[in-house]
This record gives sequence, structure tokens and C-alpha cells, in this order.
Amino acid sequence: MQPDRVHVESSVGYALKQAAAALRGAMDTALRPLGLTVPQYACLELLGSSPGLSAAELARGAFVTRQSMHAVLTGLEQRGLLARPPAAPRGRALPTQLTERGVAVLDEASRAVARVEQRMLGALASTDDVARLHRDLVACAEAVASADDVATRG
Amino acid sequence: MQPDRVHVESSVGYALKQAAAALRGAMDTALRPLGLTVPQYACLELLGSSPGLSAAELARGAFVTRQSMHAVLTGLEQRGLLARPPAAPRGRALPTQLTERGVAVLDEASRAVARVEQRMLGALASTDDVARLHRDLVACAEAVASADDVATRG
DNA sequence: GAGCGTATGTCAGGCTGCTGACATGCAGCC
DNA sequence: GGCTGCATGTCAGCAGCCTGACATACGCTC
Repeated sequence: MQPDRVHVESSVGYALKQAAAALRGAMDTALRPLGLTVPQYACLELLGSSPGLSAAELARGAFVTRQSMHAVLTGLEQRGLLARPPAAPRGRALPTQLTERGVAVLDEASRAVARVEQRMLGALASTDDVARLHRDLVACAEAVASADDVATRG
Repeated sequence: MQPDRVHVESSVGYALKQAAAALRGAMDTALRPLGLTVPQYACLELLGSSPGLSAAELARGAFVTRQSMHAVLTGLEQRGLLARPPAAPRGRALPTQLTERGVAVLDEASRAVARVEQRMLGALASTDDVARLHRDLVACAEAVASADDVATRG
């Protein structure tokens, strides 16, 4: 069946937005006691798993523009949670590193977000379901992103 | 296994955000030729399936605040795509209806978005997978939303 | 070496959406 | 009837994020 119209009740896209909005709200409330916003947390988490990322790479990983990430990095740097070299060792990219305090804050924030995610995934029956959901979401993202590329370039 | 930390590569929440961001971008490019933003389209689609919704109900359905929806409604009303009575027939809620032009614009927009969603779902193997993804997303949204309620109220 | 394309960092301006606040209308309970 | 609680519509103010622009640095080609 190839529906040529969207129906709100059965639309996967609508359910996707619904789940993303709910997760965003829950993360906001979980991170507020730590004084972190979701973009700030995303930045820390990316740096935790991939130290030395540049601002542009962080921006792509957090789904924001370079300019927005620039503001996030400035704030986190002033709070002493991360450090950047004053000059670029190669090209223009400034490799960013978490400070000791940044690692500590990330550790606490990551645990808080993990609890939220666990509660969300409690709605699923088995770990197989979780793995399949993850795989399907990544596949959907790639499919629709490539389609967007075609539309943008064409 | 109960991970107490988030790992970007395996996080369902990250994949969810990724898919939602990609879908949002693709919808933006698909709707731009029609002169519609995503919130405007969402408003039309909700009215199409449920005529007579109030601004507050539309806001909840589109995952924005009443204030944002108010601005969307004002714009669409000036373009003649929807109509609201000058006075509330009951309480304060103003039941909103699509105009003939609004129905026509929605029809075209809905087809464009359906094409995007079809391309996204092309990444999945069967219609069973689509149905399961839809069901799992709705379940996740409910689970994390109720958790957020508890956190907010407590 | 010169030129072009691309990627990055950064600044300025504007637009969107949110928080906070207030007035209005309905339902409940005393 | 009067009061409280709640939902809705609307206004003002503010933060966040984006678009546009520019300078710089690398890789490639000629």
C-alpha cells in the first residue's frame, strides 16, 4: 500500500516527532538540576567519546549550526568544563578537550540521561526490540537525509 | 544489561534525534516550494483530520506552545487558508476550520510530505516493520512523557 | 607559483519560539 | 450566590538558533 496522503494517526513521521519532543522535554528536566541544556550536554557527550573534535564536527554531531555550537563552546569554556588551544595546530580547526571538571560533570549528566533513556526503553519488550529500533532509526535517518540531498542539489 | 552511561554510537535517543532532524530537514525542503513551514503544515494537517480544533489543542498536537501556534494561526488566517469565528460559541476556545483554499494547499502539501515519508520508510524491509516502528515510537513517547510528568511534579 | 574549491572560525543581524503575565470563561464545591 | 481551580486567548520581553557574510588555511589542478 502506498498512501499518497499523510494521516496523523498512522504517520511514522508524526510518531517520530512525538517521541523526539517527549525525550527532549524529559532530558531538559533531568539536566536542569545540573545547570546544563540539551545542546550543552550533547557537546560534552560527543567530546567524551571523541576527544579532540573541532567545533564544526561537534556542530554536525549535535545537529546544530557551527554558529550555535560556537556559543555553546564559549559558555562551557568559561565554566571551565572544556579547553581549546589558542592556536590551531593544523588548518583552522581547534581540537577541543574536556577538563577534569568537564569529565566529572559529563559523568553525572550522562547517568541522568541514561536513566531517562532506560525509562523510555522500558516500553519495549526485549533487548532485541531495542536493537531493532536503533537500527531502523539509523536506517530511516540515512534514507531521508540522502533524499534531502538529492532534493537540495537538484 | 543496564548501562549507567550514555554511549553515542549505541544510544537510541541519539538515533531518535538524528532521524527527527533528518526528517525535519527533508520536510523543510519539500514544503518550501509551497511557501509553508513545518509548523504551518502541521497545523493544516491537524485541522484536516480534526476540523474545529482550538488553538490550544493545535498547539499540543504540533508540539509547540499556544503562543507559537497563535502566530502560526494568524499568518495562515491572513493568507486565507483557515477561518475562525470572531467570538467563541462556548468558553474561550475558537474552533478553527480550513477554507476551500486551505484544503487545496493541504492536499498538495500532504502529498509532498507523504513522498518524503515513503522515502524514509523505504529503508525498512516490510510493512510489518513499519507498523512495529510506529507502535514502538508511540510507546516510547508515552513512557518518557509520563516519566517527565513524575519528575516535574515531584 | 597562481587559482580555484572546500572547510573552518567568527562576527553581525534577524526571526522563531519560549517564559512570564494577565484577562476571560467554565465547572466544581462550599 | 461566591470562591477556587483550570483552560483558553493574547500581549510583552527575552533567549536560542539560524542565515548571511567575511577572513583564514589547506588540498588540488594547471
